Amino acid sequence: MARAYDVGAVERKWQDRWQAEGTYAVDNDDPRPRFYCLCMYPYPSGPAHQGHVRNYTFGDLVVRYRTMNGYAVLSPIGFDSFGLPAENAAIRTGTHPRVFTDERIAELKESLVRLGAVYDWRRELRSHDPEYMRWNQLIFLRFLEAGLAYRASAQVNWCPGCQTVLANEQVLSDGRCERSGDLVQKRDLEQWFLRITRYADDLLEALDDLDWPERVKVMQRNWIGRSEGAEFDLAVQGPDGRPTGRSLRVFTTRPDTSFGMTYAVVAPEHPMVEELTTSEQRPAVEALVAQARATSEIERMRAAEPGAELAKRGAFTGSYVINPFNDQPVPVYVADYVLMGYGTGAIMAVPAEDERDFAFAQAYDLPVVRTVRPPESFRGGAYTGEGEKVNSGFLDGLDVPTAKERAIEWLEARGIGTRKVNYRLRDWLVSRQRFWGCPIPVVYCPDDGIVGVPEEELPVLAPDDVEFLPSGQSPLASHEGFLRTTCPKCGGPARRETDTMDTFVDSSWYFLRFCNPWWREGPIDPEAARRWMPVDEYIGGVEHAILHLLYARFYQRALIDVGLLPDVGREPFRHLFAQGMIRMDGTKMSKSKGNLIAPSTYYERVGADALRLFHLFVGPPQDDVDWNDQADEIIDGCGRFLDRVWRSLLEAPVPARSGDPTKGDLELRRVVHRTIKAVSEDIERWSFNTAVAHCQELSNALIRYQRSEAGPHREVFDEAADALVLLLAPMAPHVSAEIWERRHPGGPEVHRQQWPTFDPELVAEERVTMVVQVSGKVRDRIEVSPSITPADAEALALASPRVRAVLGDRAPQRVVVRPPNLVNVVP
RNA sequence: GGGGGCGUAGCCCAAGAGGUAGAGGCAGGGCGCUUAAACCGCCCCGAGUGAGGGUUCGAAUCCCUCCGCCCCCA
Repeated sequence: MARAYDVGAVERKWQDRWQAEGTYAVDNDDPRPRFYCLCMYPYPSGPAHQGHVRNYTFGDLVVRYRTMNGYAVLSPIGFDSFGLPAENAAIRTGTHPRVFTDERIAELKESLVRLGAVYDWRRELRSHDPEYMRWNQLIFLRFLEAGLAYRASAQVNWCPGCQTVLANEQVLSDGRCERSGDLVQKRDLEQWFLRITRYADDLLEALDDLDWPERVKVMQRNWIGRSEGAEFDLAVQGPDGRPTGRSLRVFTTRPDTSFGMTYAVVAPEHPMVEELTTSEQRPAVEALVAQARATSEIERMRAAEPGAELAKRGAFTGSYVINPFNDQPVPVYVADYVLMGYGTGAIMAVPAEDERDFAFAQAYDLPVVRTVRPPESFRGGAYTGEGEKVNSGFLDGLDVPTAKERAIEWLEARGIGTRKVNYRLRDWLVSRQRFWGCPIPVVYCPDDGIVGVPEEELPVLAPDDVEFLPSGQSPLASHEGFLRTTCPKCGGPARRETDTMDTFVDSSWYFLRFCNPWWREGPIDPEAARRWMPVDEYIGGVEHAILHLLYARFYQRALIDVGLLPDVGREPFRHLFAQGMIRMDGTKMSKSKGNLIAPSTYYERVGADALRLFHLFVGPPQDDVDWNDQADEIIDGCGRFLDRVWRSLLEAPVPARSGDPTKGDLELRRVVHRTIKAVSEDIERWSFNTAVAHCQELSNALIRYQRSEAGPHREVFDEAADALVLLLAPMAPHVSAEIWERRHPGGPEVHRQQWPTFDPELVAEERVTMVVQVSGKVRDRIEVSPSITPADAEALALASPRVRAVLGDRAPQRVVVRPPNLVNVVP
């Protein structure tokens, strides 16, 4: 594409200058008011992709805009540089993950610089930097001391291909590993956990006051999944029909339905399975337990869908328990739709009011007793709605919420049970059986047990002389030199922990380290944190709506509570912006799908400014972008727009008319000031697409003005030209900087200018079109003053010949007057 | 199945708080420039807002039902 200027040269020139002059480096003692703008810690997978470009274009716009508005803007960046791809590459090619990772970082950095995104590069962080690891590990040790980190046996998702534990979200809905595609298995392993559940209520309640997109807050609420109910004991009945003295504790969110319990269910992993199972039932129960072990949790949950095949998913134990509400015995089943990790791992089953229970009852021919009267029109199995209680003894006639309360009070009064709040959220499993991660800094001593590595010995670093084998097993587990150590307490021989931390740990506090990445006394400089936190604008993909953002919120709280962070507020991110995805042919654009369109293509073709403008212009930032066949043409269009700006401001002949301004001059000035107002407001409310459109409108007006009969007035033209360049400066920084420099040689560059302000008098319209409707149909348009009174507007409307013609001899029954825009006459 | 979001010209999108459906762009067409083409410039062409109903003087906007697509949770 032929261009009006040498795009490559101009962009390189300014990128070099911003880099060399450290234009966007900001010191902690900067006297200007603070503003912390952060894009999510990127995983360095090589050169930036369009998702990155979109993210960093938005971030860079905010940084430059806030800077021009007089703020000291903290704009740091770093790299989430631990993770599986580097290790997989090591297995494939023998390259050390560090070498591989540093190469990918160099590529990503290069393409961010090429985009024109500006950062305080002095603050750059990398997860795999030993200095960052030191503090990462120290935080872990403090959490360990505080009981926030603990080790426990857990049934985990195990990917046989990756030879590691997966988090639930890394398991696809078909029970396969999101990375390798292998079928995920379940295993019992000793694992490290962080006690995020301690903060479940805090994390949930604080969402209400957070200035975040509602959809993200909804996702977090659902993820935490608070439910109120009751926990109570069911007495186990012996074979002789008498109580054995043992009891089964169940959790339910619907204690009001207790009279409808027709059976009970324990999870296959429940510790009482053994003692509940009678000898005749043993083979069936054991088969079921074995089957459940081989099935992923995800699949087990899917089996709870209505209509799913449940016939082979349960087994009768042979035992009975007594329903305390009506003293009736009900059979106890083992079924895999009950999960050990939720509630008590045992439930009372009420098929009439629970869909999963109903489906199971159908399959096993168990009775159904309604305790809520469904509406007349209700056709179906389980009824989960509101209604009058029936068949429920002392609860009969009550509504559901009241009955729920009474049932809990009844249980508590008899000491059988208690009110219980339950969460879907589980503790955060942070162990990973991988090499390329931050080692968990503990040793195992035969005498002293789990002992934290002394702080002065941190960081614990993985050895370099390791071999990466296709087995996928972490090389740490077989590295004698790493494994063998001495106990810090007794000095005896001890074994090092070989698990490394989930990479979500690294990204849970990096924004705090950015405040002062040079700080040597601890992970976080308290003064710097007070200075910069919270992050004012956090920008990233909606795909991190749940985990990363929840973990970061947890870390902020936990760090405050263990004293590593002063109380700078328990929420790390004041405002969150979740950008939409880039999709192609209806699917997400991603490396794994092989449908990436490399930004470098566009850097060469039209330049970074045009590509940035495209991302800003193509649609609302929070919406998904459909990268269809037209994307290239729109990007070219963005380049053409910048060309027009260049030509009109630098190349068009400008005769120096001066003296009194004409009507046309005033008209242009009105457009200029209206545009300044509009663009400023658009940026404030994240409406970048309309901000670009408004700039184009100004440019069009300016070009028409230049070509007008009277020709441009020197000062009027300059005002318009400068305004246009200033408004474009955060969006298309290179060309704006170049045009500004050429128009103002020797002066400070455009990004050091003040953001333009508008004159309210020029923004006000002098004439507006008033629409006159009859019964809502437009019948006339009249030019009026914006300050027209209602009475005048009405009189003018009723005097309109067209209105009179439509009205005929009908008298207006009602006249709705909304000056100065509209009058509606209703006959 | 539950929750959230989105459907406006051929396409991407505007219409901050119910009040003239069109700001901007892409594509298309015509003219000019040119030996010719590209580039560039000027001009033109455009939907009645997914469907149906409701509230209202007035609905793209609020409410209900349905259809389609996307996201989250099952």
